[in-house]
Amino acid sequence: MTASGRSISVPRPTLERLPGYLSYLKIYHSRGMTHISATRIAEDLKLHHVQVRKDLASISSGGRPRTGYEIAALIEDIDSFLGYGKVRTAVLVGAGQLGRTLLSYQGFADYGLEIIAAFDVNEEIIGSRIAGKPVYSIDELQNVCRRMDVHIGIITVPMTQAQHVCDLLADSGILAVWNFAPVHLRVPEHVIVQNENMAVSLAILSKQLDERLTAADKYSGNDDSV
Amino acid sequence: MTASGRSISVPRPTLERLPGYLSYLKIYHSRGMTHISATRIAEDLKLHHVQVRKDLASISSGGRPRTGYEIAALIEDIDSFLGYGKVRTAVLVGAGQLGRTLLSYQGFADYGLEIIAAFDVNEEIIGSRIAGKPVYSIDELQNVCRRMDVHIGIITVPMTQAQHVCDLLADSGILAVWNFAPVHLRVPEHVIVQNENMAVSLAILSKQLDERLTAADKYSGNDDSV
DNA sequence: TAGATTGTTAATCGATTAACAATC
DNA sequence: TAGATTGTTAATCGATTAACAATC
Repeated sequence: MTASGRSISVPRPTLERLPGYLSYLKIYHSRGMTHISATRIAEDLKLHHVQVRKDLASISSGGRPRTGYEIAALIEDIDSFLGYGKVRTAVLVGAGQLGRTLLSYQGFADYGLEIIAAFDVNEEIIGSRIAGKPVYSIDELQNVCRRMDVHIGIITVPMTQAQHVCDLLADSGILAVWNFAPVHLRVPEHVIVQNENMAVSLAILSKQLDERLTAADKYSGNDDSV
Repeated sequence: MTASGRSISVPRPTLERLPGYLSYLKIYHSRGMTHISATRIAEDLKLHHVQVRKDLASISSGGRPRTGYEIAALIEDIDSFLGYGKVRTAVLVGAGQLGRTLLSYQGFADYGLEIIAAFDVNEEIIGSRIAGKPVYSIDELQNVCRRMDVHIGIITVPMTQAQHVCDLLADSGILAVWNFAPVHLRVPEHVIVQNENMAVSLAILSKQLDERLTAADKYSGNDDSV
């Protein structure tokens, strides 16, 4: 409804929360609910209600006192803002286990990402298809990227080859790299890198778990209360 | 050297940057470099040099004027702080394509994560092994988790079943859920959820790419400079 | 020594939260 | 109407950055 086309700029934290709202709202939408309050969302998502209102206000036209926000409109607005509607083509380099998994993943369609081809050095799979997508020799990378005007490159090669592949992608006119290899990539100025960083997730999870466990130890360890 | 055992608390943003430092430092370490300056790190990682010093100071014993930080010590300290050294056991639910990929992924060992078993409903794979790990019926979940005292559960089932599986995990004494399904999970107070959120990564990547592309349009569109 | 570098204290910036007014 | 709810303005909080002192 609102928030289409021209990219309104939102704070980074807001941008990171938007996909969360979206998946949350979709659940209630699928259950037939039509409206929801910021208070309710905040409670469920463990956020502050004012924060929820600000986030939603930045990309949507707002709710109404007493009735709250219209779920369908919110979904529409977030989806459109995040650009999940328009298709973006991407190439994937490294058709190993992880690469094959991403090639087969149906869910990307919901986010507007379409992987049009994979590249590898393994002669045995070059020329074949994975999940319907052609696997080419890495030597074809530049060719294909330029011809198809692809801007996104996905790296799913072993860490030792990630930098080299990244350089090849940059040379092929790729502007955004989605990196699944657990290494830091050095890129030219104009190239964006997004690391899909399981190490970060795991670190956060572990640290929080540690805190919980040591806190729990305090209770069970020496129970001098009561 | 420092920063082992007792969990020093660092700001969330710092925690999120630490894995980045680690992978960056490992590259130079493997090339035989022994020391590095915060200035250099900051430049390469596109951070502020004071920020780098603060981050490193929070988990390490510090560097020396003129010579900088000792790379090996930093690696050791970050590794130890993030708890990548000690082994944490986990179970995985959903041995589909993504589940199998995670089961086969060797890299988790570097982060101290050991997936000890997988669970599924598919009779055809129950009783088999994937990457050496046993696949059990989902009915065995509670049994195994309690017997092995497992605290981490990884969810790789389709989104429609994620909440149900999450409930089962919570009932099995799991304290931390690593969720790969693109849905919001509702959990009891004491359970931590970490979403591995490709939607968030993709949203950030897309938005940044959009900005670059529209900025570039401005130049190429009407080139009235020069 | 001079200068590269670390480390610290204070200023700034941006996001979150609190307080309150507006609306259905 | 009363009260649930949105929306806005101001206060707070926390992280980043700037300025400067300390050190090898």
